[in-house]
Amino acid sequence: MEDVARLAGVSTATVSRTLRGLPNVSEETRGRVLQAAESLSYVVSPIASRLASGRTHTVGVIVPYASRWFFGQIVAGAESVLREHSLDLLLYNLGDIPARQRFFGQLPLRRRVDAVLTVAMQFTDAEMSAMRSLGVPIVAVGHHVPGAGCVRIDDVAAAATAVQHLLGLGHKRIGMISTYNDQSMFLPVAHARRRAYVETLAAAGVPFNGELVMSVPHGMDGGEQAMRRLLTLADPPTAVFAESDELAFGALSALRRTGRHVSVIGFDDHELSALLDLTTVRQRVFEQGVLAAGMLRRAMTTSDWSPEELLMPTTLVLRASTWPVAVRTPDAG
Amino acid sequence: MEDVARLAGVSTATVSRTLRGLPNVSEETRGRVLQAAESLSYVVSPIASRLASGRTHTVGVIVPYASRWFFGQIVAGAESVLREHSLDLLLYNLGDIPARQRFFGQLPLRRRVDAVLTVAMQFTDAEMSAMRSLGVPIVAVGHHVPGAGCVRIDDVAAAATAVQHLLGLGHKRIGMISTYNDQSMFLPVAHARRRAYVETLAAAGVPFNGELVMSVPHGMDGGEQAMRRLLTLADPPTAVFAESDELAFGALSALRRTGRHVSVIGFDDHELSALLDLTTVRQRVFEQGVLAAGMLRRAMTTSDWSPEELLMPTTLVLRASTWPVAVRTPDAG
DNA sequence: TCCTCGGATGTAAGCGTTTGCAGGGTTGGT
DNA sequence: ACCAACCCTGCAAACGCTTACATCCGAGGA
Repeated sequence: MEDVARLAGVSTATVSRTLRGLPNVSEETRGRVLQAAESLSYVVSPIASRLASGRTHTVGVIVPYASRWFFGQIVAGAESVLREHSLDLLLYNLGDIPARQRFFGQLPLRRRVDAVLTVAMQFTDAEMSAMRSLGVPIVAVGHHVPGAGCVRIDDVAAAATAVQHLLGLGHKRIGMISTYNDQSMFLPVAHARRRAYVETLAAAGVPFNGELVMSVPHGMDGGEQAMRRLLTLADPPTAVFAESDELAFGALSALRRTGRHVSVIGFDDHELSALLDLTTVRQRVFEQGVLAAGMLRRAMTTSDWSPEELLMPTTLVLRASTWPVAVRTPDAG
Repeated sequence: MEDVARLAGVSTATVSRTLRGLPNVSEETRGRVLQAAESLSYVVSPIASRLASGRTHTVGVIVPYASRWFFGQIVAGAESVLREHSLDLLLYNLGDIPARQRFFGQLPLRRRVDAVLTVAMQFTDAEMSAMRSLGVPIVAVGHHVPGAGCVRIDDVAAAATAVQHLLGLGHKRIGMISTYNDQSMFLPVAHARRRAYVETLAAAGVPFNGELVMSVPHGMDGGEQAMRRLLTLADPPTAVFAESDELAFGALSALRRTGRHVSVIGFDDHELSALLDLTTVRQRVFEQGVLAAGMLRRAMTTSDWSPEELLMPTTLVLRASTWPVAVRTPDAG
């Protein structure tokens, strides 16, 4: 920077001001500085700049399962807008309890980020106050977090739509593949969708039957395992609501391998769902990442930002994996 | 840091030495410092530390298509080991020419990273010298880059295996779905697999037929489109080699929708390939990311590191999407 | 003509670490 | 008892920027 200043015949202060586009630099000086910087192919050291200014130009992103499709989409969406504004994105994967404890114990985000994005994570009070102690704005995707901005869908309503679809086809024995279990108080989405399942059945006068609800780890394997177990029941379900398309894929796999026929509805509209003809509830995931990042930017640049809330629509997408209860085989095509 | 030093009754220098685990601090002092830091819940500012030490603790990762499965896996694999050593990962997506030009024009990695990981990218001489000017070690995944470390498979041999499999089933009219085209000199993998296709057919005495080779954009859509075009030929292929599983998924989709039957073999062993019963060539992608990150670490910590080369094995995975040429329908199951 | 006001620059004090160098004890060999 | 050789520790100078504050200068206004 000194070299540039010398070449342009100004002080480093003026160079700094020019390079950051501050207003009070004369056109003529600006030109000379830019040219000097260009000819020396100089770029500011982001690290020094961050130390001096106190702004990190980095946002922390906290996800529970980085490799799942949903989270990948969110992160990709957020990344696309952050990159555009040359903000760095620091990803933290808090999949298991130890990782979580380590994270909140050390709080490695301290002094490292200007804002935080959390994706489908529920926090305890202690964790929440740790987060707040960072002193930066927080935006949550997928669920409401007190004091934070929020981009989400109405999980309960959307899941209810899925169950209603099955009810509308005449199904009464409706199973659910869920990732929720009593130890995992950390999965608000799983909780909401499961609640919708229970309540929608109740509203339709269908008695709740615990053996039709499978709790499994997320992913295709989990879905396959859940469906296999459902099929071993004395009276298996005629339709199944899977908490996510990936679980549904596993369920379809189990059905294909066993040659059985059960209606399956998923949730998300994964990019491969069309190929597998999976009926599902579509939500625009990538876009939620984009919107959340936009909200983050607003939060970082607006001094008196107050949490915004965005509710995204969902759509029931009808495909060939669900059919009326009377029919025992899918009307393929 | 000053507070900690005061509380522990030592200088900031000693605090710094203690917190970084340097050897020349007495056990007793170390204990006091650690306790003081603990009680003040103090963590060092990575930014100040980086400025002072000159080490960024960050590795730059350059990919052409961040959202594709393959690249996602590589990044996830690398991330898992980098995070473990508390190294940051800065992701750059250089999908299109403008992004690429901007990147090499500004070289935003300058002064920002201690090492670089490039994934399946080919560089021009100018780009290569720009990369070298960063003065940090480089590791490439998926293809050889002069002067850089390398983790890859033998693309030509693996693709040849796929084509030989089809030949072995008696197929002569073998199509290929490729992402290679003459403008995209930047896709070494596409190039290698296409070359293997041409050479393997030639070695088997099967004449090359240009109309059987489709060049499409990557992804399911591209695969679907390619297969549809192949099916409109007067004499369509009886088998198709897709450059990746995602392209193959698209091809399967087209086949399903048109009710036609063509053997399809993919490449990668995507996690959904088993569900779709896709014959494919398996490579361990996540692991390649892990190994590459390990190599990066070695490069960063070893003063006289010289590029290593790792060749990973591939396996032909037989499933139900390929069958002998005589039979016109798959022997499902 | 004198004074005020505002925009363009320069000066220099941070920002919070790391690290070369020096000082001050100890230890052990002679 | 003396000195070299160590091990700990503290001092203070970077690291490469940003930014509050001071300075300078020309333009108006009275």
